[in-house]
Amino acid sequence: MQSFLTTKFFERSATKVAPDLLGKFLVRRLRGKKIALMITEVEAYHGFKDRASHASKGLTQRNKIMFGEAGNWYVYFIYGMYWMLNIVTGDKSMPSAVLIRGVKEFNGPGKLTKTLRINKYFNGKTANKKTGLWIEDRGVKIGNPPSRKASEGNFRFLKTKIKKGPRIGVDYAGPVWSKKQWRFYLEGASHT
DNA sequence: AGCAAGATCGGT
DNA sequence: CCGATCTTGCTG
Repeated sequence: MQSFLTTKFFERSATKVAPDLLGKFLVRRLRGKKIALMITEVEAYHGFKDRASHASKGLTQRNKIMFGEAGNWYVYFIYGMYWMLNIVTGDKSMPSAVLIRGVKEFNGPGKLTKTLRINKYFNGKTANKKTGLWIEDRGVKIGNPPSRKASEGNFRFLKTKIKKGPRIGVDYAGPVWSKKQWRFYLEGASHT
């Protein structure tokens, strides 16, 4: 049982979408094969006032995707070497996105895109099967099963916790914004 | 046109 | 901690 995450899932605040992405699967079609990796670490970049976010500079050529449709990929190049993979969230009045930082197999947003061959091609494209890169709910839930009879479904419970902390590499944003607890990760899966 | 900075990473 | 490496956006 698996379901593909559609626009509706992403049309919410980045700070709500971000923790909900933990336990979901990033799926990439590569050379005819599907690679599915469970998301374990994310960060929310929320609104034009967030000084850690590209959107705080106002609309520019690079960040315009953040001002667009939820459920699109926002992919940008950084440090001369790495591609960062984000999914756009919220409605258009609130430019925002969630950075996918880590999956179960390994941590680090730059390693993720390198491994899955994700680059500029995906920027502005919708996360779906046609694009070759999308997100699925495969029935994983975080935490303990509620009770034997309540857990009727095809759910698999991951006995771990969602933790949060400050976002990585955004000291330039100043004390207020760099300290926002907008990084979410599964316990034991932190990059740092 | 020039320049400084950057949502990183791996090696000292 | 430091260098690699290059696009972006700001300044002039």
